[in-house]
Amino acid sequence: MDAMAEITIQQVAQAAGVSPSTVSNLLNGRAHRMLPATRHRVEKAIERLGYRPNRAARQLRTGRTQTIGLVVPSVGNPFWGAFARHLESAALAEGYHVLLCNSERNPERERHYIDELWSDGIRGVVLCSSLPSLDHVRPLIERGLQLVTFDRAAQAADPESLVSISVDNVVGMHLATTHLIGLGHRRLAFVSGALGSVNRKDRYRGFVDALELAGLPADSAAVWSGASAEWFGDVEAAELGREAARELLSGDRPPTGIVAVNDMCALGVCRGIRDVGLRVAHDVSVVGFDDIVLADLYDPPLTTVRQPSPQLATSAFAELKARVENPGTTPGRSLLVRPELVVRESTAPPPSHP
Amino acid sequence: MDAMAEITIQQVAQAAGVSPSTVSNLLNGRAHRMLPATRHRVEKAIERLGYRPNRAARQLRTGRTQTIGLVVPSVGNPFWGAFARHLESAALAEGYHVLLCNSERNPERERHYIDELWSDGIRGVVLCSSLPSLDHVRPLIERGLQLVTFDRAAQAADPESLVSISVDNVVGMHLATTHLIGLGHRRLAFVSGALGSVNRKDRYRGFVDALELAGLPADSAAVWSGASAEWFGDVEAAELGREAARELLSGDRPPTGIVAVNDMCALGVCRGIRDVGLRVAHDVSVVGFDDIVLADLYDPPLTTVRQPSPQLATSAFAELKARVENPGTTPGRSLLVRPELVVRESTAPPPSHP
DNA sequence: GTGAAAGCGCTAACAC
DNA sequence: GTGTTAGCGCTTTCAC
Repeated sequence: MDAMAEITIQQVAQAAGVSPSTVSNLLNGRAHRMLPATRHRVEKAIERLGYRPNRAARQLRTGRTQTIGLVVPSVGNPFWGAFARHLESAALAEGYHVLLCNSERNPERERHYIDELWSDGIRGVVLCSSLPSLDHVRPLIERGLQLVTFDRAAQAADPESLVSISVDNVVGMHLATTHLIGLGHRRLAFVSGALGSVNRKDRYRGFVDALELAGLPADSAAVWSGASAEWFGDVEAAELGREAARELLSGDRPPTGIVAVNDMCALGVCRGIRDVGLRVAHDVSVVGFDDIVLADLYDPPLTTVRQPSPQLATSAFAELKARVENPGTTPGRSLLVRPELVVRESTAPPPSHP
Repeated sequence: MDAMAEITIQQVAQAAGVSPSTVSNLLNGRAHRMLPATRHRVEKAIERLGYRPNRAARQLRTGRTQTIGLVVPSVGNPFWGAFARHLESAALAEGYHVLLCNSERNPERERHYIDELWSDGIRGVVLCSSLPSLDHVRPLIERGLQLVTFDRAAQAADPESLVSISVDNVVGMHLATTHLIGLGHRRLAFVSGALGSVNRKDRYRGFVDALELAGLPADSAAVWSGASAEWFGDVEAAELGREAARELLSGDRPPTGIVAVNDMCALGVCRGIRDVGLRVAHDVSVVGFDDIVLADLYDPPLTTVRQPSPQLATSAFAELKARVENPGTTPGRSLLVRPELVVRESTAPPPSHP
């Protein structure tokens, strides 16, 4: 069963007794230019032959493609999985396709992806990078690459055409931390992978700000940030949280409240808490970030900061599409959505002193 | 900042003082045909100009593309997210890209995707469909589309060139059910979305087989399979499980053991169990399927049937690549991996009678 | 209202 | 060893 030769626009034209241009006109929304009868003949021929236009040829000719790139840390992390899903749905609705790239938070891999996407003729990508610097993509941006960064607040040194869409990570973590403080916690810990990314730094800042605002000495809080490794995969976040909790809770002055950089990490923390024979909420409170589907399913249901990922994904696609289809017309901008704290049952007042 | 004109192979050739063919030869692993000096000049020119070959042109010319399609129910489900991640990694390692499609278990959407992928010139796709019939893609398979189905055991009526890769769902659920029975459970329930897919049917069969083998009347078991809806999204699985648990446990003769069609569903079931004031394991045991990362993180850690998704994804890609690069050479085949039961803490003997 | 023709950037014979 | 050349399938002026 060998690959058969493809049907071309030529063959359709011939079958319909018209020229290729006429078929092309029909295909490209210029049906009004022809007689209804002609149009009908062509439609029939297309149908009969099962003709599908060759996109490579079209792209070569027009320089346009209906594909965008999506670079996420890892779709293995349910948060990114959900984001990818919603982005792809938004794209599908407008006839776009999405090429998936998992950077695993590896800057080199990210760079490589962007290059490859460019070679593919892709001129729009949603980058969930959160690398502090975008210098590695600047050359391509200057050549016309449209970039929407997600979950990475705009930085002063960013290319000016850049669009940033993100939840306000500082505010989010502020909310989370303040919630814990309000509950009476005084010994807090912040658990994260390496603080190399913009978003992690922002979340950390929200944590520290809240501490200061409450008059708590900054050094009253433990910070556990993934020890040695340069960068951490998003799937390993849970393992990291688990390890962090075990370590923090067996030290002296163990925290009564733990703020985790994201939900996967928080779930790992919860697991670690049980590992050392303690109970979440009852003994130590945990707050996450993202509000993945599993946060609500967990036992106890996780208190967390919600990222409205369907809306965020929809906005990201809309921005990107507008720019790809109409390059150089709108300046860069930044959308910072205020996140919402979802209080569930992983947080409670600290245990009273014995 | 307008899109600049792209650098072409012509310009590189000119800059290096050679012909385009020489550049092309270098690009396509035929460097040995030229003098080291020539080669060096060309490499320099490529570097200096920042030349990236235009893939659309290459694809148009050769008819080949280094992109494969991936159709999953939804990357929002952590199992599919992890699978997608591993497949993409395997692809990347061989210089392939992957186009992501979320079918949401909607047959029409799936059909549409396959058509689009074909138009994109993609000749290999990993289909995680589990629709009983593949008739909707048969025309394309006959034209040369290479298909690897995942998580869908081969069916008699399948196109003969088809490759199927799957865990043995019947055996898997048999293992899970037998485990529950061995623990002493006699009133079991099976919770699933609509049983429309091959994989769900297989899992159900494993459940029933185990029941029969143990001499338990089939009608001693409750089956809860997503009531009305035609098809269920994979993200809604959790919600469905939750609802199922609530309903099953408030009926008369509530089950003491629940077998869920997958982990997301199982996690929902656990949540539902708590909703009605019961405790997982202590009051009702739960087994899942997939072994997503969260299964181990959950409280209690979920007993489940493991799908080795990294290996499965790697095999799927390898099979597909071999066929795409060498079509029509190997006949269809079917790989059925025996899954493993991972006993954790969501299962325990049934509560003794009051 | 319809068609002829040029060419997008690349590869692969085939000359030299 | 290197260059010349002929398209891959499509869109889009520009004639008619």
